[in-house]
Amino acid sequence: MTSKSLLEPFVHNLGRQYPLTNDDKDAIFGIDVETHKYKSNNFLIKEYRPNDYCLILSSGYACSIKITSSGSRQIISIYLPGDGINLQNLLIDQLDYSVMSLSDVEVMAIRREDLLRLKHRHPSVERALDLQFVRETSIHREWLLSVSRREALARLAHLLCELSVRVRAAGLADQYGDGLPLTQQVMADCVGLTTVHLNRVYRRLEKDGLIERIGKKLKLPRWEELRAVADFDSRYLHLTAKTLPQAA
Amino acid sequence: MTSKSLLEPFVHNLGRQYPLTNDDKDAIFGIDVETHKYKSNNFLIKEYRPNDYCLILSSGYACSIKITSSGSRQIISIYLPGDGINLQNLLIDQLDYSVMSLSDVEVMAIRREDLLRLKHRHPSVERALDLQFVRETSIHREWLLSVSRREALARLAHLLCELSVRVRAAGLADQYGDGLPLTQQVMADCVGLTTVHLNRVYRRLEKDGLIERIGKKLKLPRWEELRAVADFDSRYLHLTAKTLPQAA
DNA sequence: TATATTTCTTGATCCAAATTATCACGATAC
DNA sequence: GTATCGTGATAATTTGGATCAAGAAATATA
Repeated sequence: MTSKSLLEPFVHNLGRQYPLTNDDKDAIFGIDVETHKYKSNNFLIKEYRPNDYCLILSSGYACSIKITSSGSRQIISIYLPGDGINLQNLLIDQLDYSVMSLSDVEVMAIRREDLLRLKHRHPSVERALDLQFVRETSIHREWLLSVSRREALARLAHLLCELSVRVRAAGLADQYGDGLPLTQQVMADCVGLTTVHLNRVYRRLEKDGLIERIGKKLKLPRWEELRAVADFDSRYLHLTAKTLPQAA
Repeated sequence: MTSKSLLEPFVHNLGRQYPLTNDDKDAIFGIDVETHKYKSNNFLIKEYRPNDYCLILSSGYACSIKITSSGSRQIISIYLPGDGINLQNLLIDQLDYSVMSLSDVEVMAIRREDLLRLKHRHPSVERALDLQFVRETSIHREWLLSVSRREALARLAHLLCELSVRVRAAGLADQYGDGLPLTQQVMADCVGLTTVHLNRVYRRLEKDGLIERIGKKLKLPRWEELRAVADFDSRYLHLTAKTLPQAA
């Protein structure tokens, strides 16, 4: 795979956020990148380590995590192919979270200055990156509400709804067609449950016919019911954010 | 109070994030603003309503909230005087959360385009605003970890540590000198507990001598112990974020 | 000063979820 | 072909926190 095609998911992702001209795309494809591969379950970035690179996920899945001093883990974000996984490093030189692969992944590393320059010179790219950043923070808030105030079943259902919408929006697969590599451990760490309890509510959703599992593949055959259980309202994903005037 | 002095807390706040020149300050003071006052416990912004103004909190305290369909409330952020309370509106036209006053407040409303233009022309202002935005998202992540994986006592202690650091960093008071207007209901909605249970852990902290209450005033006489109970590590607040090169 | 309205405190009971432990299964690895 | 490890399933017990109910204290309003 050439580095150009590894940038494809990124360009595709940005293009969905905000229309890109051919000029924009050429600029992105012209950027200086390094490719890295990691096996599943490896650290890509460790918290509070100064870092001058922005990573773009080309293939596979990754997540960011935080850990208490007693070792409890919370997953903060899940990244799909095409997502920038540390856009915060555009603004400050270290992260308050770590990043791990959830599957075998390919990552493009871009120097901060290069990506900043690209943003600066291409307003559409800036706009698209900003929107992605906003979306990530918005998901933080929704997860906070979920973990804090929704019961276990709704929390899991909400996570599945969100991922389904994101995967479809990213054009990655029709309803988890390829299957997300999310173990129950990972899902538990997303929604703040133990694996044992997560397994219980997972099977409950299955028993109630709200989800169907075939291996890793997941189907959501009764979307409206699942949505109701989850108290899911996709507006927080800001998928239809409008064009805003740029500063003069 | 003139509008200039109402902008003082904002300028002071930005100046702490990143050095501002006199030119920067003049530009801020020259900006077009409207002043609004609200009584305690009123909505300043309602979620998903298109909005072209950025609000800067001049005096008093405010918070952002999200609510489940069943009416459970989660506080997402707490704003101190000088904070921008909807910086997200710089990037998109609606919020995924609502904003309420926690006390009587004074607010400066700035048109999005005006603030964008200010950012664009004054890199130090841009830098300071970006840093504040990053800090807010970083607090989201820490709260998510807290609510998800810390027990009630640690959660409350963590909140108190965080607010103490933020208040002191903002130069607002020495150790809550003036007292934050946080009812137990508000604290409970921050950390995802019921008021009943919050009251229990609150008194537990007091009984253990980790906090002292005199009316609304709060003292943290044994910071190191409280910090340990809270598992509090202030790095996530990015108070010492370094200067980064700007894009050419 | 009297009264009304929040806010805070406390107790009793109940439930959701954590903990702990064990078992089953399939995929690599040796 | 057996051992091992990752992953998932199931059950018993314990516990943290919620819910319900009601009284005390503090603040605001008249």
